[in-house]
Amino acid sequence: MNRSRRPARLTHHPPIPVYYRLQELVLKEIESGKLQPGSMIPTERQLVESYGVSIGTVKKAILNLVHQGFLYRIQGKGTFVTGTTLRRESLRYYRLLESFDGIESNLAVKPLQLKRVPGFHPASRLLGIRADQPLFELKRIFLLEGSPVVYSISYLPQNLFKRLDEYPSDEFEKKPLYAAIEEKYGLPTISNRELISAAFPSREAAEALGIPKTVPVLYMEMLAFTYRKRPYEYRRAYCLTAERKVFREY
Amino acid sequence: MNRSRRPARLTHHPPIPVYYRLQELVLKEIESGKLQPGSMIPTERQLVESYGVSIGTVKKAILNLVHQGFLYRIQGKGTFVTGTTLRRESLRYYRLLESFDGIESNLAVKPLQLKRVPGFHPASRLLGIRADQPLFELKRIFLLEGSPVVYSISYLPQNLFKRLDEYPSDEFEKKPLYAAIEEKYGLPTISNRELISAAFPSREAAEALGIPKTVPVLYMEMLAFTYRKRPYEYRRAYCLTAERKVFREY
DNA sequence: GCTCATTTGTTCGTATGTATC
DNA sequence: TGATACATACGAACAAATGAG
Repeated sequence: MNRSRRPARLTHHPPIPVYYRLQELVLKEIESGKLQPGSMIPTERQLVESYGVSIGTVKKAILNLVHQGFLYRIQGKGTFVTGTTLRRESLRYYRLLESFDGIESNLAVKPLQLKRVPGFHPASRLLGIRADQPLFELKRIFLLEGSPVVYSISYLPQNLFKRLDEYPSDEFEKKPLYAAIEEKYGLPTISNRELISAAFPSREAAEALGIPKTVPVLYMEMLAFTYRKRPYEYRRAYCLTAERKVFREY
Repeated sequence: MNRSRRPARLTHHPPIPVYYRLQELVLKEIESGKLQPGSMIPTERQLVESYGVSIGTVKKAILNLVHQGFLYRIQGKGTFVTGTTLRRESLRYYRLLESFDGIESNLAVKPLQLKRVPGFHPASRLLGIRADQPLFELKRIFLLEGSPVVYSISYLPQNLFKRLDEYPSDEFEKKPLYAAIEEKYGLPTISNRELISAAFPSREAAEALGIPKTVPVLYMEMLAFTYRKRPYEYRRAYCLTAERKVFREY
């Protein structure tokens, strides 16, 4: 009677479909970090045997997660956990164009300073942490053909990003922040929100951008989310839009 | 099963899967307007019989179009063509919030003027029409609690929107432009692009918004697309962001 | 360059459940 | 209640891509 020895069996319990329960189960493995971005998940056959469901049901569960962007499949190889990279285009913060049919410019990043700061309003509340929890503050400049176009200040919860300040700072130049965070902490960026306004730059921003305080800039507040809409970064950025404008696509 | 006798409709022609061909076929019916937004498409059974494919293949084709947002299904009723409305949240141009956790404000629309104008650069090129084709120009003001916050100028190709100027102008107050266009011309909005910058308002915009020319505003250029990424509207808008900021979500 | 085991992709079809009107 | 339409679950058979040997 190997029936008693069978692992977590997905029995037929009407209201919630079997494929949906399997789907959520795999999703939890991803979110909890047991399945890291880029790693391969069990094959269809293995899932069929582990959970005692049919191949069709396994396919449906997996394909749903593929459609939702959590997994991708390669015929002949297997099924893998999606990292942020596959959604990159829609998640890039600064996409600068001269016009709709102009070409997109590549920005260079220069980290200025990374330090620990106390929590403050509204960052702590937006990040969903207590106001007495400390934060990392990361200041950066984004350069377009050598001249500064974006000045950005990011706040990250210290409890999520332990020892972030021991991270070699030139790594922040080589890759986007979200890529570094995904690699080091296994937190892919799933979605983000922005509040955009036109304003004059703060003194600090004007200095960093090398412009007078009388030039209007885009002031962008941003919140980045990982799995389950958990916020992990709050950012404030000042963007110079004299030559190129910020491009957004839906 | 008896595989020697094939009902030759969508025959087995390897490189392109059958479900994909069926999917494209239905999509073309939608795009050409033969299937209007909101109308019901043939049932699974009818598709099975019309095209001589299995129910599983039909399901796959239809579900793909559902995932892509072109169709929606109601169990027991049928499968229907999606209008713009179902994607509304992500396609709303002006979403104004005080802060990330503030509540979204509702804007009132006031049409100012609708007239025919000659084509011009860059509108004609962006709309994919010849420069000598005339355009409709629609100027509107968006009000927040009675005071103007957005001044917007839209350009629409006259060949796509015949007799738009005979449309009762108070209809533009009752519903968003895209809703009126979908209803009258059967063109749902599928995606859009924006270029955002910070600037001082033009004289015209400053007057319409009732602000001095020294107040920075968001200058937003927008292109709206219908099926197959066909552009149908080019818009320029000036948005006052003193109190509330433009909200974007990805 | 070829073969083979593995893995996903496609197509077929049946049976039954559930929602709608 | 019955007829209709979509949803779930099952699974077989074969095709196509991958990577190792």
